[in-house]
Amino acid sequence: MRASDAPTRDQPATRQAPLASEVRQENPSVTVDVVILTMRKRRLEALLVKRKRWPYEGLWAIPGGVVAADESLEDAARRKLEQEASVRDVYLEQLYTFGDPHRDPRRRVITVVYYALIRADELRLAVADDAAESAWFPVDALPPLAFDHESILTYTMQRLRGKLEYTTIGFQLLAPEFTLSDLQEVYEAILNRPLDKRNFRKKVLSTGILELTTHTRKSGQHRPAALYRFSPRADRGA
Amino acid sequence: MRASDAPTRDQPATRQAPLASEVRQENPSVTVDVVILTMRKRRLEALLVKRKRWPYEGLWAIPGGVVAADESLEDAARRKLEQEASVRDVYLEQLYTFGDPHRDPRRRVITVVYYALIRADELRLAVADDAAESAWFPVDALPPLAFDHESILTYTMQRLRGKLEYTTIGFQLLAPEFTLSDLQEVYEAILNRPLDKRNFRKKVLSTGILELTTHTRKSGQHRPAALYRFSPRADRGA
DNA sequence: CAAATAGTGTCTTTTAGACAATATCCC
DNA sequence: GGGATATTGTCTAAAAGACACTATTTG
Repeated sequence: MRASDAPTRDQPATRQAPLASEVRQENPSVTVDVVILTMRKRRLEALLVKRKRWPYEGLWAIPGGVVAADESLEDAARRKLEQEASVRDVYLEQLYTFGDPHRDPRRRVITVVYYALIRADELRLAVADDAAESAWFPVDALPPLAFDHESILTYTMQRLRGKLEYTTIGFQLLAPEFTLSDLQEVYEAILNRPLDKRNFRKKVLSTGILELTTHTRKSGQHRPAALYRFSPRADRGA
Repeated sequence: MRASDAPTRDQPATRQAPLASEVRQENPSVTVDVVILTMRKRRLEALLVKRKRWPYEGLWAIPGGVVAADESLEDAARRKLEQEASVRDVYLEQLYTFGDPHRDPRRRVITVVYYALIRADELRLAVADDAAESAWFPVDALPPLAFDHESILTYTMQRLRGKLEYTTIGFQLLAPEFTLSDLQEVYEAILNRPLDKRNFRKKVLSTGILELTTHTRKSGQHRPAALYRFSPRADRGA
């Protein structure tokens, strides 16, 4: 590379001195996909949409769409969240960007994947009127998925498990008030293994991020459970 | 959303029934930037290139370039690594994708950022013949940077510190044989704090991922240090 | 009082962290 | 022997993990 006319990062040599073999290529499409997760029936479930045309017609896919011209990646993801799950103000985090040249047989598509955690109380019936088109699936019993979406789900679960240990991300799946059993269910669903009740409660309470409310919750013929609130004071975030 | 003609993830409504306000937008440019890191003079340093034109002329930038049409994101990053630092087979990991619509004043540029760790022994003099154009800077004494590259460097260091704790990523900055003091220097440079020598050695050796070689390294008027090798047997990777 | 979930404590093992003296080499 | 870095162990505190019984409510 000569110093005098070195291509700089955003002006590749092909723009300056195009060769026959270096024809101007069209830019790739850029999409965001959003893995939308929530707790349903004590399990972690993901919202998927059914594809209605080629490619992968009839298979299920992670909701996604093209990033608009003047929209940030996160804004695009939030727009999708509103469209697909009618939720706002939920936990949203960028996961990874998948860009294999042939991941979509139609054209080059680079997708920036986010994942969102929907609190139990945020979950409206929004998906209901569209039942044939989108549905919730337990993450450990997924249907056949389109594109590279199975790897995306796998990677999401890895990230989630990792973050569970050193962040307060788990609370993002619960209503503002919850029992310690609720919280334990979230951890068990994500980690996919049972936890000891005593050790779990000891550990969670020792962190000081839980606040005991005066409320309890009765359900069935047994002792009511105390409700706690997440207290984000000393929280180092998710 | 009606079931009959719902837009699917890669065929947005704008393609099917364009409205006046939804003119066909050109796709954004997609680049990869690669934060190239190595240990030099007992410090962690990053390779930066000097910009020669607007915008941010004269400021330093993370090496990067447009992703080619039939090239994966990681391939693009490796190509950049070869171009800028003349290295191959180094540790490379995707960091994050930055896509603010106005992060580049010229046009919409979405950049997928990778970071690479160059082992001390891989570091050739490749940068030398191009001294005015690119240079190594200690990560804690960076020059003014172009675009959003300062946040990118900050985020890189966060990721690196996080991964240091639960992976073997630190070894990627060392030659195949190294002393325990070499390794401790890497940890101290990334964590930016001194570590207790006895506790550090105890902990590292207890993991069983180090193999004592028969070699030693003499340097100066003191006792030679034993050389170790990274033994990737029970390694859960970086 | 039977059924069902809520709630609680101890002991052991492992890990983290503070802390200082001796060993070996070169000059 | 002086200078310089290599190498080693103990003690304490904190955290993790195994493990079982009592409490409270409803039907």
